[in-house]
Amino acid sequence: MTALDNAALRAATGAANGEQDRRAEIYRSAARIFHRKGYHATSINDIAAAVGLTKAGLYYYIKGKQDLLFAIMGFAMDQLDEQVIEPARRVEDPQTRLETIVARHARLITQDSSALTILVNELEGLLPDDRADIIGRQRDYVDFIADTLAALRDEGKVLGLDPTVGAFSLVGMILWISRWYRADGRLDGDEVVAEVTRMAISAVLNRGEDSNAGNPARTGQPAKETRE
Amino acid sequence: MTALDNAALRAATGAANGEQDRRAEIYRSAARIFHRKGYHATSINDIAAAVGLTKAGLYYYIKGKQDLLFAIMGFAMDQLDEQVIEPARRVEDPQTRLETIVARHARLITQDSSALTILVNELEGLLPDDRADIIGRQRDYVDFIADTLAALRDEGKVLGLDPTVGAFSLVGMILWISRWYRADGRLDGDEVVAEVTRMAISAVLNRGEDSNAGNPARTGQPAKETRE
DNA sequence: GCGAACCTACCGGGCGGTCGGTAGACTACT
DNA sequence: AGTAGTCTACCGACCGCCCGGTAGGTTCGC
Repeated sequence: MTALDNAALRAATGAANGEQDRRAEIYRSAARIFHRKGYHATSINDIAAAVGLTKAGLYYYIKGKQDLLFAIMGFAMDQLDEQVIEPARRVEDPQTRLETIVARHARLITQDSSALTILVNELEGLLPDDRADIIGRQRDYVDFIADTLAALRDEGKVLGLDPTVGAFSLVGMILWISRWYRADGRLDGDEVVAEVTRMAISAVLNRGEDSNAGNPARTGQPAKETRE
Repeated sequence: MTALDNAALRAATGAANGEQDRRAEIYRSAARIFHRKGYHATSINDIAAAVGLTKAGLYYYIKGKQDLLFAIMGFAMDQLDEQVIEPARRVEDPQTRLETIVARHARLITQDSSALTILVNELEGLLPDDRADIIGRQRDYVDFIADTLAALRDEGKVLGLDPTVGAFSLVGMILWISRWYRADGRLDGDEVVAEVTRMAISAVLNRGEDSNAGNPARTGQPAKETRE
């Protein structure tokens, strides 16, 4: 049965070529299971079974449980770098940059939250050196957002908000998506991304600013003092 | 040494009375350790040692590891009910109610995040029935926030925001505090609570509203169109 | 016949949990 | 006052299980 699954799996992936595909599949499976059950609650056997191998067979591909976790987290950070940070870094205007960050990060999570979520939930499963590495990269990301908020403040678009608190709060909002969003749920992924992005922007911007530049419609109500 | 620690501990607690104090201390210690290392990475021995008992001694007070977790989560939900939901339920005005919710929840986390954080991070450690219980109570809380957002929408203070997405996003922002806030850090707990509350309100409100009703000071700049 | 890709069988160890005890405080009876 | 019984609050030793990891094959395509 195991052998059959294995063969079926190979056929399904297209019978292409060997080692790299298999290894990638292992990482993907492991990420999914770590995400669902948590790192410590997941056994090497769980992962091996999920990819149609025995434990010993799995060890042909991986060095150990902790290396596997570190590899997944590294992959997730790479994803964040490539799909969020780098594209955003090329955006000059701070507000547009912030929108880019939030939207791209949120989209990444609605598409496949496994690795990204493990990245924040399983840090204590790493060896100290590996943990330091990941935490450093995470801090860089938060600093990048904080710097963007500081730039917005310098433009007068943000008043009286500590950039660090702002950055963390936005990150919290985004990361939390993976806890409640279901691809098969009531809401479409793109809608969720749009909603969250709009909330994030208006959370940090001064009143009286248009939060969604370049977006037609939705100019419903001009800034107006109607209080009491 | 264990016996000494034990005795010292008793003396320190005031040599008051027995079982309830001890049990409370156990829950508190366990919550702290679960929070720091995670439920699955924490052994019964860890907890026993932390309270100056052997494993067998600890089992005099608890029924098992999962019951301990459930008890802690139940306590955390009770805290949330008593300190956040009930007080907020007595507030009629939706905006003030929302401010109450966010501020009180955030304050709870800056004061002692252990139990509250376990509540959201260790759900998969529970037995199915217990998990259903806790998840139900959590859903009630999110619904409560969503209803408040819906009420704000009916007042015209919120436009085009899905109450559910809004509620989840705010919760994410609040819960995330426990990941970055340190009591001994640069920022004062009250400042953080105030900042996050302000962000939360302006995240959901239309521009042109004053986000901190009844709060003197901090009226630095009236809503004004200064764009470009 | 040789290496890549696996397997079976096993290891030491730590886990959650239990069992049978027991020191000592506190009654209860004589 | 003495002592027998009882109960609370623990402890040392142990159990079975499963964990991460490994040693030493075996199969199979080239």
